[in-house]
Amino acid sequence: MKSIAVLPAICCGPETEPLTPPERDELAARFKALADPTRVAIVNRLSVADEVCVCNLTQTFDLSQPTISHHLKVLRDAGLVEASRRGTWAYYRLVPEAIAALRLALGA
Amino acid sequence: MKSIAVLPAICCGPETEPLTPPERDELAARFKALADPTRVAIVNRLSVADEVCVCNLTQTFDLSQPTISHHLKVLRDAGLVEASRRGTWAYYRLVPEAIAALRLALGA
DNA sequence: GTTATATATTGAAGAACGTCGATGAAGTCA
DNA sequence: TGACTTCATCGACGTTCTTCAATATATAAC
Repeated sequence: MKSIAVLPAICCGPETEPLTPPERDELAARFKALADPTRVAIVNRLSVADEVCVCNLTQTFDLSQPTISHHLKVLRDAGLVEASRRGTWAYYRLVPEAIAALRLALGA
Repeated sequence: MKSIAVLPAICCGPETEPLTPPERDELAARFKALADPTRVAIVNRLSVADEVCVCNLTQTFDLSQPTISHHLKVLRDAGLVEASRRGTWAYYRLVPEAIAALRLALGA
């Protein structure tokens, strides 16, 4: 669940190979993780800092703590972010390779 | 509905500006258009040819014609593809600027 | 151990999504 | 005109998603 494979490109140009069904599913799953405004904002917030505490996120967004935790799990399951606990707090950070892989899928 | 603005980056690096709520919504909406395996496959198929007839898509995918039409509308509303009718047939093609904008949002 | 704080998980309600069959709209051809 | 083809739209059904309150788990401090 932590391996970040390079995803095949879905665009652009005649040299692109047709995607296999598993590749479609994986790409769609990762895009789906970004298909929510709150999760886009979380990723954006993680991108401006090395690490962000969950306590920071729950204060920033006008959503309940379980909801934030849920969105973080979605992003974690998609491999876009990873977490580490230090004491009572949990810190989340971006997985740059995962973002880069998505970017690659959208073209060189 | 056809203006393809350059989207702000959601990642990566400390120089990135925080997204405004409208920007989050627009980015999430565009990613949502790619959050389905069939639509990923359609985009992939459009990327290997200048234009693709709808009749071609309905033959390629094991889905009903209304379902394909629905997915094309989702991609159209997101600005990722555009259509033109010639006679009885409708031809779809990618909007490269829209794809590029999404790629830009994921980093340089 | 107890009490307090920080996250995660569970369960439920309402909204959104993917899919299809049926129908509608627009073009082609005889 | 009328029959036929291509594509879009509508209405419905089951599934998935977002959200919250309630609860559980884990760590810290006393």
